Amino acid sequence: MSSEDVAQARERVIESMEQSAEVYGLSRSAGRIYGVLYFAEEPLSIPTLVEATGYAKSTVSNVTRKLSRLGLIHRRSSDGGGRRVRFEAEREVWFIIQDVFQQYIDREIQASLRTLQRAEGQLPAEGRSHEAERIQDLRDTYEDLQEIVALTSGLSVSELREALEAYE
Amino acid sequence: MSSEDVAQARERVIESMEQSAEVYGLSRSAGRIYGVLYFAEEPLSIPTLVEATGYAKSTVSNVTRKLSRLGLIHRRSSDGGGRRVRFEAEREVWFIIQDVFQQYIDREIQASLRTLQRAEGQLPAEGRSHEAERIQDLRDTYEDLQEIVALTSGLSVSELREALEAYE
DNA sequence: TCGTTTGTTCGAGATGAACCGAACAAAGTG
DNA sequence: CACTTTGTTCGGTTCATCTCGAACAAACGA
Repeated sequence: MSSEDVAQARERVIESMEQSAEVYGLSRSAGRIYGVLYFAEEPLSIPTLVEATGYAKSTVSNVTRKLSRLGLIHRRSSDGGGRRVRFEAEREVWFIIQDVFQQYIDREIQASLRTLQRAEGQLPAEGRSHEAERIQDLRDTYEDLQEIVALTSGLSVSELREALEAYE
Repeated sequence: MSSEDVAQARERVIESMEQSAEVYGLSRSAGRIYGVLYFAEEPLSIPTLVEATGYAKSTVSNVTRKLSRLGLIHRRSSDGGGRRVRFEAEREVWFIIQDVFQQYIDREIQASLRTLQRAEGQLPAEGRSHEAERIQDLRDTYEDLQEIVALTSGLSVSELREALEAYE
């Protein structure tokens, strides 16, 4: 039966997404729910997801909210006129990665930069201690990183690849 | 006292590293131990780190091993002739990020690609199901990602910034 | 050789996250 | 107005991780 093959292939990919979710700091349930939505042909409601994944209703509710906030899935409310909330996967994986970068890494970079600048302001100006040099090294790198994130945030995956290949 | 200011600034930066460590999937102790080593003027032994951080010897032992494996710090054994193991921080933060990419993200990409290729091989050739298209979309993106990681792995942070700024 | 220092490994306690089931609120349907 | 369906929130359980202290192994020094 080829439909069984299709189902098995689909299941394997979803299992791989469960694994990937852990690497990206998400739960396994988040990976599975995203996977089911990724292959779905239409937006799915929470009861449908409960049946498709086997997770409890509360788990699906919490995970879908988290995934929505991160931009991995989208709420399609007031679709068929019902009050049912339906979810659709963002299938452009590159967008997801960019968003995660924006929301995790960039926030982290900015918080670190703030701390570093405050620390530098506290240091005596003349002494030029080796701590001051170390802190300035950190700040330089983080500013480069911030700039790189900003530069890549507007590029598609093929544009980024092109930019890197052109530089040789 | 300006030396107190220096110590306080150093402490703030180390606290920021504790925070960052959590974002990168490491423990707070890992952030602090790396921070102490980052500001140290010479490689430090485990007892010294115990005194400087307040963590137990076993914790320092486990964390230094993990940080060494990840490439964030380096073992400097047989340095002064003694059998003391001494650790030195890798201060090029960009190297660290590249290593993390190499060891975490790239491995993850390759594992996913393997799964996707196996899943594609299992699908019936004629049917051209919508699952097949979805899986192929995923594979295309992951191959682009793999290529991007490969292209950036040899570049310094300023080269990467230059490459992106040149593409406009 | 015996004691000391250094580093690793083991088991235990504490902390936090994931997940579940139940209770609850809101809105549609008879 | 009941009744059902949907979605959120809350408390509890389970499980992994962090950290500690103690026991142990290896090597150095007196």
